Amino acid sequence: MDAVKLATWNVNSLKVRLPQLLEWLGAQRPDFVCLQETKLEDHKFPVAELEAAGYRSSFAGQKTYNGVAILARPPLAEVAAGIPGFADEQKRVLACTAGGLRVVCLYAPNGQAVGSDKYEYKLRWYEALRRWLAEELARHPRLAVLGDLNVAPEDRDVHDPKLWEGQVHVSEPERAAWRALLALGLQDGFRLFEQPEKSFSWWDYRMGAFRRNAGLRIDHILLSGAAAADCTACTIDKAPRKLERPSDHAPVMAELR
DNA sequence: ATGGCTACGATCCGTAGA
Repeated sequence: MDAVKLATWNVNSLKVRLPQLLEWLGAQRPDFVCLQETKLEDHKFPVAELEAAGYRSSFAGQKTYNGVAILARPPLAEVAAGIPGFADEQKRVLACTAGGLRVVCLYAPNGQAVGSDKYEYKLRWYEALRRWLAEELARHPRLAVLGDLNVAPEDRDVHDPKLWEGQVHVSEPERAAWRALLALGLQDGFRLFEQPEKSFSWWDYRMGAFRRNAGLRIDHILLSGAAAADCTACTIDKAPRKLERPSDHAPVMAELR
């Protein structure tokens, strides 16, 4: 099979970011793109604009919050939204099969604050995710899980571990939930390769965080063993974060041979 | 430094993100 380029990008409103996305698709020409925080109801999804750019779309959206989508050059099959058996109004999960690859797009709950209701929801969501991904792995040996997982797995994924210690995104239960995904046999695509120190995928809009590189690595590409064996690169593209009116997240990309 | 951005849907402020 030809090389396949995968990407994930939390666009923080597809309506606002569509021009940047189209520009970026033209420059990077990925084969699959998982989007998060589209914040668009399905009838407002820009199907025609993306089709003109060469992409088929599948999406599960809602007004104001959340919303996920998968863009793909090859035809999409077996499209499914949500985690089976986990009732959830929030549109955070979408899966499809295309080009010989099973692709899962995730927007994990933020968690707000350790101990809050939203934090408990985040941990329950992760437990349901783990159960489901175990089944997906059994069904699809060539599996890629991409998205905004809202967990910085290790201290090196945090600009200031001391400042963040115990906080949401780095708390031990969240990191344990991340490790439980790895224990299924998924691998952190980014760590398959040597990477620059202080590599992050999200920077707060406030306090000049991007300029100071005060970020977190919370957007991830997880690969099954078969997919990881074929992975030749995994990088974070900081260029879109430098644009005017950017998303607070940068895209993460991987290449499979 | 508990935020001093940004997007949204509601009105000129509250909620949420991370």
